[in-house]
Amino acid sequence: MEGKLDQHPSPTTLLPPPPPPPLTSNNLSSTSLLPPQIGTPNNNFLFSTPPLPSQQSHPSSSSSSTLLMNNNTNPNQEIDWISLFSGSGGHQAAAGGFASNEMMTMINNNNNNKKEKCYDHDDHNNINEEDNQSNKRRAPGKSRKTARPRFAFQTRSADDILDDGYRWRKYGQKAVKNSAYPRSYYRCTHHTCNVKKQVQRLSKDTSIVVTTYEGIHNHPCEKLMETLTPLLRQMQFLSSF
DNA sequence: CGCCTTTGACCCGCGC
DNA sequence: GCGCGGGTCAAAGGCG
Repeated sequence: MEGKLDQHPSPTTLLPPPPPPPLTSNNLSSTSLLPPQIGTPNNNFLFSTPPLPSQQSHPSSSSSSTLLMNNNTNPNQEIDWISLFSGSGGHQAAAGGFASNEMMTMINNNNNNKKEKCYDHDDHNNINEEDNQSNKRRAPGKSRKTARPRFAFQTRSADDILDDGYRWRKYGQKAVKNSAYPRSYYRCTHHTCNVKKQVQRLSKDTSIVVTTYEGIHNHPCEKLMETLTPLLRQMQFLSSF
């Protein structure tokens, strides 16, 4: 049985994740964040950070990740990494942040999801309210391909779960054809949030975990807020003098 | 007791 | 129409 998803999966040393601010108290103090290198050949996004010495000396713990973005994400648009990954208040945040010990690579993928089976309602302004029963049992002919943002991260890690600061509830697990490893389905536990993610380990390379985020969080990251709240209180206290 | 995972059943789209 | 594969539901049970 897997551990709770809002707990950090491993005690390994954390490397500050490239785009997003780390979300746990352990790595909030981390430094040396490198900016994304945008505009690489074949229109891919790339960002990376060097592995820590400790990771270099332990090949099994060193890791890398790849981010795949679907057609709904404009590869040329400027990315608001802060709101994207930290879920800053008042802004919508992308489903996935990070708190992993990974060296990561982000790639814009313009050719994935050939067999997209996720749909949203007709109301584009209400995209986060999809995935209810009517979605699954939609009348024939009413289905439509999703406009929800999807981000797939390939993570080289022994841990299946990236601690992204949000709380997730597992709602399903399926065996995947041509794969020795099952795919797990998670939903954000926030009551107004319908963000989902899928986690699957590659059978070709068992050290790689693919995490696919789907949707946009409409609430701040709980863990980040937990961490920041005392700091904000302290700042508020100090600024009162 | 609340929240979580597990897991079999069910639903749906798609290809043949 | 049928079978397959993927995604989701929901009951049951575990855990803190």
